[in-house]
Amino acid sequence: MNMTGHTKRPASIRDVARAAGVSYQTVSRVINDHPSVKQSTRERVVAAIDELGFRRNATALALASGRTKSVTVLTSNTTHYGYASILQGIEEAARAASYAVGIGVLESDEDSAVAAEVQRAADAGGGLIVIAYDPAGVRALGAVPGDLPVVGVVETPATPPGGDRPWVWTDDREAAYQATRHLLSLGHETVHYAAIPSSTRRTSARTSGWRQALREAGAPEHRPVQGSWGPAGGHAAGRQLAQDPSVTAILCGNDDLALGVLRALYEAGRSVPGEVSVAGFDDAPHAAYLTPSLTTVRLDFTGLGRAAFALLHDVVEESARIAPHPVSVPELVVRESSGPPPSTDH
Amino acid sequence: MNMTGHTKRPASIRDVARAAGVSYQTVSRVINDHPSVKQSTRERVVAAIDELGFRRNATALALASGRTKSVTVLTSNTTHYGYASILQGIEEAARAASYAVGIGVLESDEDSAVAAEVQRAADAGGGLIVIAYDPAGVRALGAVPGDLPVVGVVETPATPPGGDRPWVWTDDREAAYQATRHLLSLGHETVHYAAIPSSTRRTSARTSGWRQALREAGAPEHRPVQGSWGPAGGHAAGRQLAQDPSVTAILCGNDDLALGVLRALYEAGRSVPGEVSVAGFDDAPHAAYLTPSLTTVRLDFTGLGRAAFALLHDVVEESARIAPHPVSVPELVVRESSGPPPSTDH
DNA sequence: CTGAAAGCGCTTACAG
DNA sequence: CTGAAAGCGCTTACAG
Repeated sequence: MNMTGHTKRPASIRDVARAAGVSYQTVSRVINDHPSVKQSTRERVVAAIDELGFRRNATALALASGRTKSVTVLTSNTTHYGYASILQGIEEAARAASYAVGIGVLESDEDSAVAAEVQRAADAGGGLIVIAYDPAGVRALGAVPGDLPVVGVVETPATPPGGDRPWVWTDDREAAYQATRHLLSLGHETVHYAAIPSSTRRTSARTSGWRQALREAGAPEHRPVQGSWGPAGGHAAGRQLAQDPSVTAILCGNDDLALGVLRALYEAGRSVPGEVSVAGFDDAPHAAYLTPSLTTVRLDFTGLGRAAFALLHDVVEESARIAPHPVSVPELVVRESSGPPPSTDH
Repeated sequence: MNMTGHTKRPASIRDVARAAGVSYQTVSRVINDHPSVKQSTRERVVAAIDELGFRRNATALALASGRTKSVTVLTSNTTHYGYASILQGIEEAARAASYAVGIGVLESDEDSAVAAEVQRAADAGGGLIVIAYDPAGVRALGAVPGDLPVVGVVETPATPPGGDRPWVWTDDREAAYQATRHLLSLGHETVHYAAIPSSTRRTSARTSGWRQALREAGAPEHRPVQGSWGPAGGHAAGRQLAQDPSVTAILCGNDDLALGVLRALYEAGRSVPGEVSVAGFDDAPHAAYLTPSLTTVRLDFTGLGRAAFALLHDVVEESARIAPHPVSVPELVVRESSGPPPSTDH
């Protein structure tokens, strides 16, 4: 506050320059760690910066340099465990690198709505990370102008892209494969699948990992039951599956879905794992505390988010090489919800 | 792309001016809906804008005008249901108003770390919304410089602040009061409380609503059992409570905590609601699908987020009056997890 | 109703 | 090693 009671304007590099007795270009050099500044000059400038509480204006930096030190995350959801954890990982890595993080929600997968959101994100001026686990995300990724720095968080690609492609993913296919083999190894004749919505019309990575395990074991293949992302969708899928007495093992697209499936099985009077085994996906915080506790595959979403940011950072800083940032492999966690099938000799 | 293969620079107002045969100031008037522009001129400018695909540079707008049309949300968490839903509500409202939304996570409640995060958020240049449900959030809210537009999302204040204070809240105290009365009305002698971490050293709103109901009923008051935000914390609290045979009713600080409590009760061999009744808080998506399904109090977090943004919008646009934006009242949802206490006459 | 000037707070060459 | 000039893409008074 000054004498007139007006809020004081933040100090600019000119204010610092005046206080330090140098030109403002020299101040610019100091805050940019430019080497050619005499030590004594640098010290005077730094002292002035501290005294005035100077902070470089991010907006002016962006306008003058074209660089922005910000990333905006485009996603169709912020509340589901996987999405929220990825966002958390991105924010963590961005914060460490002094990047600002913005967020844009894709509320619809309609082309015009998606295009508008991509525009909004582009207007922010920095890099983009788009979570492309669903149709809206996939379209958004496709709609990003070619000259914008962007990395996609995608499902396991059908054909592994080269290391130079700005994509990251956890190995969902492998995860589904592992979970299905676990169930099969318990003696189940086959494994049914309650799916999360797919990112495209094509088969999702989780679906294809499940299929592959079935095929290798020569187990009968049934169509996946379509669910949504949440417990309600799992409940609906579970009711459907519960009606079929031949169903003894169910793989669920995520742990929330599994929670709904468990409930539907309970309502239908089918015990878990006595009559039906259930496995989830993600190892969300609640998985270990359900009754029965949930067998699932642990996926490192926050690590995935950090990797996505690291890759984007490589892209915008134009690092010599854009290295793929490895993400930890899925890990099967066996708990109470899976066991051998009921014996048929009665 | 132009002939040299370089990415084309986005059109500026000067490009538009040239194409329309006017000065760039006139273009500025058109994009700002300034009234004094001849209709025919306006039409020519609009045509040029469309043709060139012009979008106003947000960075330049911010630097030149000082206004920013952005809000950054400061929160200690992005994955828990309540926090994530508030964020979703804010984003939704901000998108509708063409505001960009940024996010900053408070990873520690240490003063220096909090101050650094507030600085980062302030550097973004727009308004601030801070979710002050925990110590880190409360400190962040307190550390925001007085000249920055900010609104706090807080617990029910002990003394209702005036309508001019930039705060929003759901009535957690009332919600806890309702849930406790419900349990008491079922015949329980008293209700124990598994608490979420408090925002301050003082008693939280949820705790005081619970206390008030107990007091009015003349029920014995026990100390709340401290939990964390998630299922693991609920499990620990539940184990403690399960050891005491006199415990017949437990109110939990949120539905995730309740999930852990349910598990602990199961492990201890105490049936719900036969021997112990459990009530949660929030009505998260999984509450209806647990077994037993969870009695809880529904809170409108996305509505709260929307209200927070609306209020911030009033503040930055300097609306004539800063009206409190009402949030829907808590609603008790009775499900399977609550019932009468076991009869003692055996 | 429309144009010319100055400036927002920085950076990027260009001089010395 | 340091300073003076021009410019990033807009807005805000100020003229006419």
